[in-house]
Amino acid sequence: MGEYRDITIDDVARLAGVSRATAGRVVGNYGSVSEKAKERVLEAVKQLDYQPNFIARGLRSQSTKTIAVVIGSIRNTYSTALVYAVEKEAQKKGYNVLICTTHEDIEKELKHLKDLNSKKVDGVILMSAYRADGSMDDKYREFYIGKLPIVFVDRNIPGINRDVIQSENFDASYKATQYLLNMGHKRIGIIATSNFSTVQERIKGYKAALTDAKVEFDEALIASVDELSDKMSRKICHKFLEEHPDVTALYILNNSLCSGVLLDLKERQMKIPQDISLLVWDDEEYNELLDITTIEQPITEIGKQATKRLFELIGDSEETIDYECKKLNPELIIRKSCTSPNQGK
Amino acid sequence: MGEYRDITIDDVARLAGVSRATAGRVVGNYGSVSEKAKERVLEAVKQLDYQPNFIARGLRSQSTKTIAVVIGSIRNTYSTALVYAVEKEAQKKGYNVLICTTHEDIEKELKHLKDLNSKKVDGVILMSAYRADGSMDDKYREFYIGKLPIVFVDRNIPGINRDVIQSENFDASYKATQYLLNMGHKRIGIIATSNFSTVQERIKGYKAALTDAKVEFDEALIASVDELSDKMSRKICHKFLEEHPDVTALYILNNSLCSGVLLDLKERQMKIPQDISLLVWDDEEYNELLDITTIEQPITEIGKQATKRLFELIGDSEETIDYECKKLNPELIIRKSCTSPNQGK
DNA sequence: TTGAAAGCGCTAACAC
DNA sequence: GTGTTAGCGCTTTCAA
Repeated sequence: MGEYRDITIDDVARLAGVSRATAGRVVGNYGSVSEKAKERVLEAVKQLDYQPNFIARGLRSQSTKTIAVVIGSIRNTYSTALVYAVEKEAQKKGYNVLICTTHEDIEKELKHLKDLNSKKVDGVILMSAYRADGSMDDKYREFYIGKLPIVFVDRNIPGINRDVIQSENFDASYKATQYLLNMGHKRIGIIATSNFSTVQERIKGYKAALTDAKVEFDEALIASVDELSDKMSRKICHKFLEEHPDVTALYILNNSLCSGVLLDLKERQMKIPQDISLLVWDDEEYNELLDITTIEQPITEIGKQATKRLFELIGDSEETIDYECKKLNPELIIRKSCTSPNQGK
Repeated sequence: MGEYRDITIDDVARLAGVSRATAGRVVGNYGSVSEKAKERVLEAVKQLDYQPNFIARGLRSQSTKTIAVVIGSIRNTYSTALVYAVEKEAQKKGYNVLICTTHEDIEKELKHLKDLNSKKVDGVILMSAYRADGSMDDKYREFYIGKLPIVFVDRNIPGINRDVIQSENFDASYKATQYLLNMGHKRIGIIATSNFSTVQERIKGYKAALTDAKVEFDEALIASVDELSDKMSRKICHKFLEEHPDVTALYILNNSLCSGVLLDLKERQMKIPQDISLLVWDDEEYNELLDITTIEQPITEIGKQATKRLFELIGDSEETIDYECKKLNPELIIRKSCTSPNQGK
């Protein structure tokens, strides 16, 4: 291949017999140029197969036409649907999307944010790894409230006044619990993940429904799984069911935990819903196959709206835009994994 | 927030009382500086909370510390596992990863490649949308053989001499078919996707196994689904089974097609494996739950090796590295979805 | 070891 | 409508 130099706008200008500025105006599609000049530049571009250098452009115009999505993991349907929606919107605007995973580690998240600041992405969609019980150094807060446009998705951080788009977790959880209570369940076990804001809201909704139905709330019926793996959720579920054989329904707050639970139920040959009822957050492909009742979050819509909002923030140079917290309603998809607790007896 | 200017290396240099060059050397960790100067610069960095501007750095050093993954879709476990592996390796090296989806449209792929050239990513992991029967304009070939380091993954393009890391599709398909043949199946239906190189190889393996077992190959037993959706695969499967009721086993070449097939089988109340045997490429979570026998590709390993290879290409400025085509072996995971065809009668 | 100066490729400001 | 010039923030010669 030999020595090689990229074609630059200067080459184009020279060939077209115009100034670099005019060539730039044509290629970058700004300012105004005469038809004739435009034609000649375009011809030169074609002939040289000129590809504009976006880094140089970015350095000058302070925009990289790139946004980032920061998520815990990419290996679950929920995040994947989010990324899908974000990328789709981004593509419409000619933006690319950078993907950053935190493994739900807030330190990694901060490192990413710092990095993204340096890389000068134009904005960030953030599904934060922040946990409600986690202590966050005050000096870190600056990462969340800096100049870089950020839209929070799914989870929020209390005290950080920025845009949030998420599900209406409390209501949906209230209704789901009510659905179970109305069937006659009184001992409803929760399999939860770490203490994200969403999980808190869902547990609040569960509690409220219990209280309103005058069913006693039992702290012990909440099992937490810190690691989102099949192995872990299976183990926790196993232990939980050993300790609480009187539980008649399982309410799983995150689909990543579901297959582990199903594996344990399969092992102990418990049939759904005859032996135990099941209700799960988020919809996976296999939920339909297995007839599992789920709460489906409008994650694609959340991603879409978040990205649109992000572009508003990016476009507007004024810092005066008010932030807002938007809540979209999940849908309870009733299938066949829940029945009244006596049914099986 | 008022007027605002980013802190630059000049600010750091000024505060530290050294030249911009020296400050740069400390921050960028190159060249040599005295301990004393280093300390003072670091102190200044801390005090000003200086964040280096990667675009400026990139413009100068011709490296963005970013690689891209180009895939058909992000909404399936296979691609997701690939992205996971790539991002993991990239993170180790301090690289970020850009994600580009093509929706299996070769035009979009080329557009992405062009874009990535402009964005000056350091390299690309490419799961190409190229179809064996697709005509590709010769002028497009340049995108695949340019200066930009590319490692092909899963699928390859004949005639493009670049690195490829993929599964040993032929062998694995041969063995899987043999497994079915040994059980006594003679009418094995294939549900395939578009004509990617992988699909071709798998069909070749299937044919070879048939031939070796002296079972007649019937072209009509290959159903192709062009769109990777539940709806579509369900529809195609439905039609296929109507037309070929004598089929005793279904061999599905892509997991994205599986749930559609399962949905159709469920509708017609066909039990697996009593009424029909099932063997599927790629492993999904629900395959274990549903006891479906699958061919598991080492996609995480493929992603890992591809990324490592990509970094070799990036690191080496010589253009002399030989390309290679590496094939990793999938594993046949035998569960309970296949049985001999008479079993059910 | 350090500094001065050049320049990566582009766009924005200003003149004409 | 067009060209000239400056400069985005950094790294990389080159000389000292």
